[in-house]
Amino acid sequence: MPPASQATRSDDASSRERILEAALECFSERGYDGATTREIARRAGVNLGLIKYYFDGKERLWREAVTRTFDELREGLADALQEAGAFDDRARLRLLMRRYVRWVAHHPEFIRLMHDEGKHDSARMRWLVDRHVRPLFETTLTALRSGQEIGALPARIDPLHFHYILIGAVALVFHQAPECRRLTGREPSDDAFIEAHADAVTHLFLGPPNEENAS
Amino acid sequence: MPPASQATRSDDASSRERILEAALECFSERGYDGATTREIARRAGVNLGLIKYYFDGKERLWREAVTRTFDELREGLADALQEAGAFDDRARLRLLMRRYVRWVAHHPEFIRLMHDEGKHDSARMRWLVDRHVRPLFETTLTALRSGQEIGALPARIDPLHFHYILIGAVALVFHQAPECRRLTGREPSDDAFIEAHADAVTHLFLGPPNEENAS
DNA sequence: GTCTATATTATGATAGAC
DNA sequence: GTCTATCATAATATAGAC
Repeated sequence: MPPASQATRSDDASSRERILEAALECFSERGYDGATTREIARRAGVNLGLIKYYFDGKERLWREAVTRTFDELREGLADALQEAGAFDDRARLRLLMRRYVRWVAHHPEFIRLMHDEGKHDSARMRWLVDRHVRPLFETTLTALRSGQEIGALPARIDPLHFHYILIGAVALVFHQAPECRRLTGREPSDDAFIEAHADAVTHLFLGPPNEENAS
Repeated sequence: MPPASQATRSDDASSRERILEAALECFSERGYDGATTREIARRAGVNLGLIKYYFDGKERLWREAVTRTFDELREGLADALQEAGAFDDRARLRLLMRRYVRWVAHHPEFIRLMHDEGKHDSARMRWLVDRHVRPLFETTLTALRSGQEIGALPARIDPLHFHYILIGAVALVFHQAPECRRLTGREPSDDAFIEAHADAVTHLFLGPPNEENAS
């Protein structure tokens, strides 16, 4: 018999994990101000006091949840880079872009977190940019410059503008999924929708799919 | 002498106007939940009680502020349409797109309001979509289809995806202006920046600027 | 119309039992 | 580790004086 009365509950995931998941949900749905620690605790199925026990308070909980999502993005990016090889031709760039669309479509919380924080100046925004966004931004710039060098992307466009144009083009419809549902009746999380969006984005940025040999 | 003691204050704009302007600022900066009626009253330089007097409460104030911004967008759109003529050739489409970039750049609050509400289901979101977004959406679809018919835009792309791609591409950098400042040191509200963004967007969607005669 | 003052509720935080 | 109970604060809403 294992040591009795080890704790009251634990379910499958630990309480700490469950709080982090619930926090990510709430923060992305309602924004930092709109999210409440009570609702986070309720969704996690744990007591309010545990947030202080594990994370000290709302702010630190937010940071941990954000760090966790960026960890997932980096994992996804590493997978995609491994599959695509390098940025050395148009077909690989196309595949990379498609994988990026898929990742965003499956992680709308990530985009919502970013959009919520990026729109006003705050200590949280500065922490987010310095700690997590800048390294990824450098990676995107590198990829875009490579695309320009091999002639797959328009050379005249400043990579900075390109970066925001690309992210906006890829992410908005998934960020605004509830609006899109109401507006059009279409379901942005459907696989067919996601692939159609990837088709549209790659077509626009890299040309029609059978131009893989263009100069 | 005019009738004395007409009221306590009025300044230049009426209190009602000042509240509306302050509300738009606060709602777009912090989101509906994050904005407080106290801060709105403070910025408007009026008493908190006047919000109930003029607008009944936070929700109705939000609706009035939103309606006012959409009125401005419709005015801006009407101006642009008048200047551009119709969607009958690539050059006019290009001009229209450039004017749209400029309008968004000068009204980031509009985009922030939309992005804040579109990301989760709520009575406010449904009201916003049904009342204001759908009519504009139909206009965009018409413009995009026209562009496709005259061969200025890729024919294979579903206009629904095109719509979100275009708006995302145009708006994100202005929505995330504080993030962009921190990340790159560039100032998205500068005219040079705005024009560079318009160049990038029109180039990407309509091709290089001197292709006005392509089929 | 505009203000002061207050009622009511919800939130983040915390103390302390088990 | 997890819970109950409570505090302090801040927000919306509202009553009523001028």
